Amino acid sequence: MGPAPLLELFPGGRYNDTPLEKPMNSDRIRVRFAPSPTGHLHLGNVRTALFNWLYARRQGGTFILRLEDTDAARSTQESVLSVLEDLRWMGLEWDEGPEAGGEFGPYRQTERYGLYAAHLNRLLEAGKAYPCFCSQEELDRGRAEARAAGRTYIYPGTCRHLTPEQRDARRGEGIRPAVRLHVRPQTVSFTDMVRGPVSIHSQTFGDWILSRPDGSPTYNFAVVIDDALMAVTHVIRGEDHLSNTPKQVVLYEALGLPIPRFAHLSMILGPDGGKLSKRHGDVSVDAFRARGYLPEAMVNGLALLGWSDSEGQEILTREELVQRFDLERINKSAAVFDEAKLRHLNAAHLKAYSDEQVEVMIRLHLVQAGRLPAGPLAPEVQSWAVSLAGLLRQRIDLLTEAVPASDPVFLFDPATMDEAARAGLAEPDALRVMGAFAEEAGRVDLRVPGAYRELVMGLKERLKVKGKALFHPIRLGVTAADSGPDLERLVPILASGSRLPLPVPVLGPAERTRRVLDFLQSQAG
RNA sequence: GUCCCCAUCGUCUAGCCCGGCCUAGGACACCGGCCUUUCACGCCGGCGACGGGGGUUCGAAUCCCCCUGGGGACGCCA
Repeated sequence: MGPAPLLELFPGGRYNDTPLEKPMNSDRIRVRFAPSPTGHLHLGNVRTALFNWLYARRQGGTFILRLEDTDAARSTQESVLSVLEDLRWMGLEWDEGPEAGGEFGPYRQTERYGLYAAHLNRLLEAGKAYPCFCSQEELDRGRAEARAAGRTYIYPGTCRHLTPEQRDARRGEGIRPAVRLHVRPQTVSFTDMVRGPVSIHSQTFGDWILSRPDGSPTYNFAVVIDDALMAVTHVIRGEDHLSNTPKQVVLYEALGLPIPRFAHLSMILGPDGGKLSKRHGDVSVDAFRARGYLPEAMVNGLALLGWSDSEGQEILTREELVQRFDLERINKSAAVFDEAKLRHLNAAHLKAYSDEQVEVMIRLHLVQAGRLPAGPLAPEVQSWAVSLAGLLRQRIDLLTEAVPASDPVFLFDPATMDEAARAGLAEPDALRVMGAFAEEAGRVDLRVPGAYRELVMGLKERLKVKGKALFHPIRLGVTAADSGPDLERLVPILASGSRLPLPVPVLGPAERTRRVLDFLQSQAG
């Protein structure tokens, strides 16, 4: 007996044009990402989303977003929004789904209950599923016994062959039944695109539950109905679903629906070798964004977790990834997430941007640190911020690091000099150099390109001091620190900054050097 | 416990399907050097792996089996 015509199942007419047996565009692939909106997306989830997205883009297919929000207790609208936001931030735009629409909707499971009910009835009528009146207590007892005997619990089939009269009698007692799929003993096989052939005996799961007494579908049931009705051609998901797959395959068969191809991605592990989770710190996408990671670095890093380019290239843009992505090059073994590598990728992607673009990216962090004014910047401040960004960009891996990296510009206090700096000040020509520098710097406009260099060369001539003996005291005077950014870049920024109205006043090079000298004097005195 | 999956440097991986080109390649991290007035960047170099045991073969990281280890799943959760 073939599947019932869809027309009968969906009297609303809404899905009538969804030919399941012969999906339109049968040559175009359709993949989906189906998170349950119970919080922020974490690394494992997004990696799955990313692989689906990459595959769709690579193959010119469709990327569907579907929300598995049937867990009323944990699903919140707030979570839905954060999931959508996280995906968008990562640049994983979906072609069909919430806020995008599509002809295979609705895209939230809670809005699809009618569909599940329709197919459930179909199975019931065909005798492929049956109501089960067993009580929770009964089942629990069975499970406990099985465990004690060291076996996997399998539903014994108590309600499988109840007569219609017996069923009516149970219903008469007010018992609402769950519905189970009638699974015949068989070896279930399918070919996983990353793992190859997988076989498992149906006796390891038995007559599993399709729907609860309250009529709500179980996960495995809803997933199959959704994937089938949405004409999903490739199910790319985490390996934790591998053992669900045989159950689903059996259901597709009972339903007479085409079975999609499966690709199970191996797990992402934490440093301790366990499945990556909150135990390993905040691994939500959101947290990485807050820590200053670029979305393209996340995309790059996640892609490298389980996939590799055939030419061995590791720094890859989103476009390059789309161009090169291939399900066949997915690694079967689990991967430990390594944040150090992600940092490296982040720094690499950061380098590809212009100073202007980097300024936009670090602005927020500098504003939050109170170092730049909020709101639109005056043109002079804006262009100053761009040169600041140019100075910082080579020195940071993460956007948030722009703040500490800008300490040499915004913070200055001779009193906090460390031992190395103090030792430097004790060097023979140090005071003489600083004194001369402070004096000259006060007379010259150091904002002018090359002015600083010229000044230093002049000092070299006049004081007959060169090399480290010359440069080191100047650095100590200008930064009150032993090391820091290149002075030829830093000095003009300090000089300009000192004339700008900034929330944290920036001191000019001359003033700074004078303060160091004053400080030394006060110490001596 | 049962079932399923996996197994190359500390980590991510290439190679494995189609055995010899592998005295196992790359990247991150780490260490050292160079560059540089300092730090960082960059460049160069170093350290460092085929889990164990049996087969098959002239030859095995690559094929087969066992063991061990790790992970996942065993729900009227998703």
